[in-house]
Amino acid sequence: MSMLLDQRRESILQVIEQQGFVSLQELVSKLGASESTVRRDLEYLDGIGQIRRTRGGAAYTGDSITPFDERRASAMPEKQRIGRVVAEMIPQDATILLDGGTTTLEVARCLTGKSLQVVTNSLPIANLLAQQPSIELILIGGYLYPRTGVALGPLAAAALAEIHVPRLIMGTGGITEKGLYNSNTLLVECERLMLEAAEEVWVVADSSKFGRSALAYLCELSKVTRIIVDGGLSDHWRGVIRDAGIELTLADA
Amino acid sequence: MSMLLDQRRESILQVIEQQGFVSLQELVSKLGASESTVRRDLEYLDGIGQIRRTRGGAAYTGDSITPFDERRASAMPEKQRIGRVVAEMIPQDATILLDGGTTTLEVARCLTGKSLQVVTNSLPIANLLAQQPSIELILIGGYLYPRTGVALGPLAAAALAEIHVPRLIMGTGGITEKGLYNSNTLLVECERLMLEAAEEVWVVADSSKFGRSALAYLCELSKVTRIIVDGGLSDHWRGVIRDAGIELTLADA
DNA sequence: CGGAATTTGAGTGATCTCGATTGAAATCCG
DNA sequence: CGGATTTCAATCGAGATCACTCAAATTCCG
Repeated sequence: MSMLLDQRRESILQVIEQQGFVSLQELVSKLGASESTVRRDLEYLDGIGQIRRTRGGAAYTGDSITPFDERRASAMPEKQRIGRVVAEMIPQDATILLDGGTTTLEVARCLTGKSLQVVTNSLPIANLLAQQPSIELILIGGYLYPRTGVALGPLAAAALAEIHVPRLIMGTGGITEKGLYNSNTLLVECERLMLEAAEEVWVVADSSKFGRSALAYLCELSKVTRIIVDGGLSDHWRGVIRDAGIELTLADA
Repeated sequence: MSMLLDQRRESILQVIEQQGFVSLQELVSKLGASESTVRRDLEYLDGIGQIRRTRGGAAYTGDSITPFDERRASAMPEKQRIGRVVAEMIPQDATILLDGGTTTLEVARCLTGKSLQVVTNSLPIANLLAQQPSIELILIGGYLYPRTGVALGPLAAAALAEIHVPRLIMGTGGITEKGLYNSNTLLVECERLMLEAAEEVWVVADSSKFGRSALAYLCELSKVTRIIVDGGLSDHWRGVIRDAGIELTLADA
């Protein structure tokens, strides 16, 4: 029983869109198709200009969907590991509220294929998950903040007021003993409503965020249920987290 | 004994609407009809443009995000011309409500560079305009309907209820003397609210849409302020539009 | 009831997709 | 430079899918 033609090519496009480049072998194993078949698909997709073939694989051509590529560079491996770990901790058929941000975007990347209900106000995350048939996606609307692609403002607030979810997964601009910070007051207002809409709050952050504050104060540590962070976290901060009664999950290599 | 013709085809449409794709074998067993019969049905439904046949089955043909298929580019030049003409008719610093769909997407493509406030429930359109610094983008949230990438449902309804715009630009699945149609009841519900939120209603449609109806009825012609269509429109329909008191704009070469 | 039109199901050969194989071309590495 | 390795394009057979035809079944209508 083989995968359908269109479906397979759709998958290829999706992978290339996400990663920017795929090797031929990677596609072969990922799709379970033969090398010949993948070659034919790449040939076709190149023919209609959807991708650009290169020796050994294929590359993405055209407009970049994710507007903030530069910022993604910092702490990338850590964020990816965190993303994988968080995704594994989410049970099948759960409902999650996914905040915007680069780390939560990495979480979203690892959710592909799982059967979930995802609520988000982030355009990049919505793009990533919109094509996943197994994921039911609910978009929080609002004024689309240009730099980060998250929906904020009164419309977002109204939507969040009508929503209740068991789990919120959010990023942060900085964490100190006093609590969480983020870079933007409008964003923080929106995140406060997210906190109220959720029973559990999981914060994902690479270890460089600890000890740093940012422009806008969000909330105190007691609001947080669990923090997922890479193994580079110092003993001091591990202690702080434990003392605050927060569950700590380390995403090691 | 056997299922009625229309009833069976209706079932096929429903399944495709829900799943986005069905294999031929799946339909055979689900409908209890023979392969030949299902083939004939698919052939017919493809002929009237309700579905798109693919090898192994049939796929949803509603306005899709991915212009994956070249055949979908059938009315592409017309749509592009319509898009250009509409964009020229929108004054600087205006506020518009942009419905989802392939034709409205072409409109959005032509808005780049203009200084505007755009409200939309379409993910593809949001992607297109999110990067434009001159455009302030407000996103209507809701359940993100797969395949088409438009936000619908209660959240979208609530957001639309709080919005008022001078101009709505919407696409359509079909136009007859009785009014406008679209492919999906959930979509139509949402579009009704858009109609109420707007003072003027502009409908963009290539001429192939005229005389065709679709699954769900939207509204009568009197709701429409202006129709923008390519030059291929027959005299009969030009008369109908004029008689309905609708302004007609032709997008010629 | 009876005949015509329509709808249906099975069969048939043509067409398409896919995976394996082959030899050529490009790339790598010592 | 030369050999080994990887990647590529072309080809072929197997199996799936398709369009087409024809006869049986059903419905329609006088």
